[in-house]
Amino acid sequence: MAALDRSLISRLPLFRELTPDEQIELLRSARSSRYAKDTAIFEQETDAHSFFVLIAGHIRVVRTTPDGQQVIARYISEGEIFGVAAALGRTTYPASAVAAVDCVVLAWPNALWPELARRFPAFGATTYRTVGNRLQETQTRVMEMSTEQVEQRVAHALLRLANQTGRKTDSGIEIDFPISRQDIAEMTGTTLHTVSRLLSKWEERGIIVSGRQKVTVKDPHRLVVLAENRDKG
Amino acid sequence: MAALDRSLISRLPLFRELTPDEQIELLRSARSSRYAKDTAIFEQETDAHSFFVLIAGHIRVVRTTPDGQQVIARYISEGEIFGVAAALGRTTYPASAVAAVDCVVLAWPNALWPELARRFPAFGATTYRTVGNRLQETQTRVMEMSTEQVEQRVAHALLRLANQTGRKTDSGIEIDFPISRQDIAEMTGTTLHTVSRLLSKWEERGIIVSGRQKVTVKDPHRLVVLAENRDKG
DNA sequence: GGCAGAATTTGCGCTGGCGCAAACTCGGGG
DNA sequence: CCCCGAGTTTGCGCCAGCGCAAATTCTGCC
Repeated sequence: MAALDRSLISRLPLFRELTPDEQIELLRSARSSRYAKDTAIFEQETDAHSFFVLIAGHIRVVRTTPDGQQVIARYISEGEIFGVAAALGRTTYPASAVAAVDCVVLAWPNALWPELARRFPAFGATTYRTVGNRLQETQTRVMEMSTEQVEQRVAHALLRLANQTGRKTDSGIEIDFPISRQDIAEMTGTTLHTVSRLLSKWEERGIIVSGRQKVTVKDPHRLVVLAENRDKG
Repeated sequence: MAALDRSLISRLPLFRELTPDEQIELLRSARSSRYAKDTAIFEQETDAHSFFVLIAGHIRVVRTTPDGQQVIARYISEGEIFGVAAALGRTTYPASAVAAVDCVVLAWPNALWPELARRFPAFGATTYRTVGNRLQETQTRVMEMSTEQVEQRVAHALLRLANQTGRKTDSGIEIDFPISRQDIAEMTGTTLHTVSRLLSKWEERGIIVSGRQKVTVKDPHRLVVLAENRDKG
């Protein structure tokens, strides 16, 4: 197998604090894979063998309840590390990771984590910082689900997606991977019907444009107002 | 100031992997404080100066929304580390910590974290594992809030409290700190009224006994059934 | 180019749980 | 021992949003 090229990771914040030589060394123990759209990188409850960095694409992290309902824990964007649960002491993955589009992924065996974290402290520190951020984001989500109405939650979710993965087009900020009403419902704890009704209403008002598996935010400002207003519009 | 005694921490899992000498050294940089019931150990959004270990008591971690609503992020029990956000790269506390009863707490300046984590790897590793667990717990909570009815959520919350902080008495498992209907509502994303109605119903059925700021679980098994059943009772 | 299946939209009725309000109870401080 | 205030209970009306169902519109594949 040919060695992986340093250019794969040198532009990513996660590796930026490493020297070129360190980057090369880190890559030596990595394996690169492609995943077609809608295939799983790993499955909930299975043995955690590796942790990953997303090189290209978008990944949906999904938790499934015992009775089969799904909840989207988060989306992973290019450059992010994921599947690190085992680095934090778990032996199985707490969720599944599914390619939202065709993806390229680097994988390291979990067994290497302690050694890598020791040898590349900046890499370990960045990872722990990421985990800390995710904990806070998740708690924010709990707060939103406790205190906000569905309309506000969906507005918040769209704004977050637009900020994190939005691509500026001439007609607004487009979420740059396919996302269905059902997906948005699973992110916000509601039903696809309610999401559909909300998006229709917002489209009438010119706040967004949406199509099949596609949403473009035209007027983020008004969406912010919706997200923050405590009373109805 | 007198040196802190090793017996304070030697029984705690967090420090168990350290040698007696290491424990003593770790304590050298710690400061011990008492907090009266209902006083804050730290406040949301303030500069994170320290991280903490709870030696005695119970602590409520609370996040407040911009418009003043409160959500209880979690309860901290004896022996747990808390206020570690800064160790994960944050500069301010993302939540407030309030003593649910009179508490004794050890505090370390955050500036020491990198050094301590390096010098006592087992201590660092345990902490990161704790953070990982909390991330997973929080995601589980998101899942519950997305897919379960209020009754199930409250049942789950009580079971968790009973397991984590329950004290066996002759009449059942008693949650061993004062907890109001309002508190339970803030843990489960509902109102104190609904919690009160549920507890009354459960008390009629002999599943629990409750009083002012007190809940005793008499029949955990039936509570599990309520927590898991997808249809109404 | 047409078709099958997936995604979306929309109508309608119902209900879980909230908001409001009032009464009640308990426990601690004076 | 009594009083005050915090905590709790309970009734009542209402409505946001769900469940169900059916129609409609894409879109990728054959």
